[in-house]
Amino acid sequence: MLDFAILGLVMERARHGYELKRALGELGFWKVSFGSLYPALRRLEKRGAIEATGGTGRRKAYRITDSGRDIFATLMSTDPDASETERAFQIRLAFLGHLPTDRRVQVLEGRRAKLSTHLRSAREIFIDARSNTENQDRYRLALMEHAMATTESDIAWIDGLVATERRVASAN
Amino acid sequence: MLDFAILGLVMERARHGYELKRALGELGFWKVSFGSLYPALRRLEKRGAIEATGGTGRRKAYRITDSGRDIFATLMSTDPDASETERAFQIRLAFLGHLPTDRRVQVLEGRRAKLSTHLRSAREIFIDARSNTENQDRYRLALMEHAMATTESDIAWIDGLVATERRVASAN
DNA sequence: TAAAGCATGTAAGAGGTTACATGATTGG
DNA sequence: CCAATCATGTAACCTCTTACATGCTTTA
Repeated sequence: MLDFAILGLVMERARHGYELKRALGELGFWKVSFGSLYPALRRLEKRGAIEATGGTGRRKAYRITDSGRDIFATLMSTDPDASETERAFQIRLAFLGHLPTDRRVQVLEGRRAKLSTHLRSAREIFIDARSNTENQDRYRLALMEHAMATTESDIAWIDGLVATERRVASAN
Repeated sequence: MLDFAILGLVMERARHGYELKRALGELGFWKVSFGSLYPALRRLEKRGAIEATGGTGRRKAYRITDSGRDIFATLMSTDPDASETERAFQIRLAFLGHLPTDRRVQVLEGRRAKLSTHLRSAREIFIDARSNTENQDRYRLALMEHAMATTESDIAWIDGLVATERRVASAN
């Protein structure tokens, strides 16, 4: 997960640890700690995915290697497993520009399908809960309703992204 | 976190592990695994927060103790630290009914304040990113915009909950 | 009587965090 | 020159998941 995000950022240009931390934070969904960042960098270096270039002064800037580019491409288009986190999709989306245009819609549609499935089961559980006298806690019902509304909004947003994608594709 | 959720469920009535797993899943935000659930139950038992009552057959139903009730109350009204997860708030909200009515609005307002702060900083980062030529990746901008829209919707939702809360309170 | 689902548990490990330690560089 | 921020790193630990092991109970 973290490795994936690091590779995505280092794809663009060489960066050092501290800078990566800031950049990850600015993507808005992750304030990674140094305690995971630096070990991750050494892990990636050992695997040959990135290599240190002499940075300015104390800084150790890392650049991506050809092998790293391969690893990144695989992570990017591997069909994410069932336990794919919210975050995993966000990372994919943040770096979607690195994927060939014809593959992008696939990633978006995959996410959409997952959200739809989730929404259906949430609706079932909600209807069950509402009709079950024991479960009629108003806070819990509100929580479920809000979760469903959020998921619906996420789906609509993805539909928008897909539409844009197709529009851009047909304009070329 | 898990301990907190378990206590909340066991507050209502005695439950055994398998049942807790199902109930947590039905709250909609957590599909906990047995590998964390059962150790958590033994941990809580050791601390004296819950105790096993002879369940049917193989089942080991746990009920809350007085000490467990104290621990739960503390967790419920302790001002959540900075790294409070989404999930921590969801748990608090799911069990908000266990909190005295006059404390409930505090929890909601606390969450609202956190979301507001987060939104402000997200907006700053977004404006920065948009004006920075290097960062104008359209997927990343879309991600940020959607995150902001979601946060705004969360805030509006909380406002609704607070309004309901005050209405209910003044009706008594 | 076999399959599906109920039920409890352990071991290994993934993937993070916090706290600590250290020191260079920059700005007021 | 002092404080803030930049910069890298380690050690201990926390929380949870996956995979495995075991066996009961219900139902077709």
